Amino acid sequence: MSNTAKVCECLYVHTDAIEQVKAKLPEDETLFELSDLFKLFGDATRIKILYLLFEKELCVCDIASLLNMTQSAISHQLKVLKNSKLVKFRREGKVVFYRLSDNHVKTIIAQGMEHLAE
Amino acid sequence: MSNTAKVCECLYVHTDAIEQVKAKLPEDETLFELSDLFKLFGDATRIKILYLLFEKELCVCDIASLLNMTQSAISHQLKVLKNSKLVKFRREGKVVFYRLSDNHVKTIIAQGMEHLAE
DNA sequence: TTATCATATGAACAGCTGAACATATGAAAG
DNA sequence: CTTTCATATGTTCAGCTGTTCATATGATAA
Repeated sequence: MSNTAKVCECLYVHTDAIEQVKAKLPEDETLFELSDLFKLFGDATRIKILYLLFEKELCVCDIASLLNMTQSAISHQLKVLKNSKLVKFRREGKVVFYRLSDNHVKTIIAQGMEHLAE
Repeated sequence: MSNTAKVCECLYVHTDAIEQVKAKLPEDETLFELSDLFKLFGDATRIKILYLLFEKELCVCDIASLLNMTQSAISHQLKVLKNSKLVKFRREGKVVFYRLSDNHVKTIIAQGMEHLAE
């Protein structure tokens, strides 16, 4: 159907089987959303922040001091996590407390940990 | 214990609670391994490759033609996935067939998809 | 009001990443 | 042997990412 010209002659090309595989591939937009989601977990700082929030809500300064990092660096990362709906926040005077949005975060990280444990 | 000097005075800092949070944070090495794992899923091309392999083993050329990408690009990515033990391969003459190493890949991606579906 | 504290934000920059291109390797066929 | 086909690899480079630094915002206290 597509570029039949300069394509190899592997077993599966141009067979019905390959069409099946193709059909099961989600739409590009979905796959980009998916990779964007995993990209969020693909940074050690963000993973650490999320891990800390497993236990309880924390303010920016707490996180920064726990991770021995700049307040600015943490704030920037929290913005990313906030924009991606992975964390929510609550203002109390000068202090802003962050918490996990839902349990999916825990589940996804747990799944990753399980993979490592083999 | 650590830098008590220039730290904010948020609720949780310097309490027992914060020590608990700290204690539950895995070791740095583990967290780096974890973020490295998720980094693999943080690219649309790699996600697509893995998704294709859900169905059956495929040769490099098949993948390249299915994704409309260069053989070189796919080969480079397969190398990454191979080094990370996410895929295995089998040689048959000139052709090299790749397949998923185990079911964790499926599970992790499925978990991500579930998160999107909300 | 002004000062201070916690957080957010903008700019800059180094380091990483993924694709393109050219080329090399390795196996089978002639 | 040589040729051809499938795959691998090295190099280059543009684009992205995460941190730092400086500064701004926003809330409370004096």
